[in-house]
Amino acid sequence: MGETNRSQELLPGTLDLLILKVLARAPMHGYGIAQRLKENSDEVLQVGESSLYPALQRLLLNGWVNAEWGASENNRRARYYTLTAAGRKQLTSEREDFDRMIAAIQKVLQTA
Amino acid sequence: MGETNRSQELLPGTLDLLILKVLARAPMHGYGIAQRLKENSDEVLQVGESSLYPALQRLLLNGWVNAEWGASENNRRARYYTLTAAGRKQLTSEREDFDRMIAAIQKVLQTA
DNA sequence: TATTCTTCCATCGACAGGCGATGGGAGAAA
DNA sequence: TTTCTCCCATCGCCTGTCGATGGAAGAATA
Repeated sequence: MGETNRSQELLPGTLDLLILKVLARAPMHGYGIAQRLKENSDEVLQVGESSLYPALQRLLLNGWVNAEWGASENNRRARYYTLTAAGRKQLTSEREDFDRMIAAIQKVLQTA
Repeated sequence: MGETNRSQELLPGTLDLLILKVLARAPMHGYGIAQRLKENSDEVLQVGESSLYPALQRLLLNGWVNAEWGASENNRRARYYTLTAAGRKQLTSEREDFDRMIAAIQKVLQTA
């Protein structure tokens, strides 16, 4: 009770990057993005909807993705998100920052 | 002017881990920890004091470090932090979680 | 001796991001 | 017609980081 399982929480600040990356492959709806992240990470990344949708709003607001309504493969009403040119740039940039940060952290963690 | 340099901000959620790791080598005072992190990361990790001290309070509160006043190498009043046994355990645990998360993220980022 | 510099401590208010809880619509399956 | 699954979204809370700010006290400089 009250025991939060921290080990399956996201690393804060990486969600946008992950979403952009998924959308770089193909346009997709929110629900699908969450599934994709779970699959592609061997079930480690569990993105809740209350994290996902605000993030998508952010991306929309920044012009990194477009959205349009359509029908899912299961014939449900779904909102498909597509990466914009600006989004592609952003992906590159965030990826570089991320790699830089991780390298720096690893360096510290490996300092004997 | 209002332009925040995001590329030198920390990855949120990793600061405790980094501090614990530094203290695992030797007890150290706050200012020294910040320097150490900067050095050991080739100047990438720039921990401000307003991030550092709250973090140290957290660690104290959780019993992961002890603190005692002393004199620094420069003969200044300094508070030395020491890793406790619980802190050592915590370091191991956080490290595992971190590695797991990073591996998962990398997996997503490398999915073609 | 007075001034300035550096080291070292710490807090406050603002802000962003992620989470649990919650609610709902609408097709499919039972 | 009931239940299930898919798919949308928001609200309030909490945690963590940051910029700004303030201060004490030894060292170096003028």
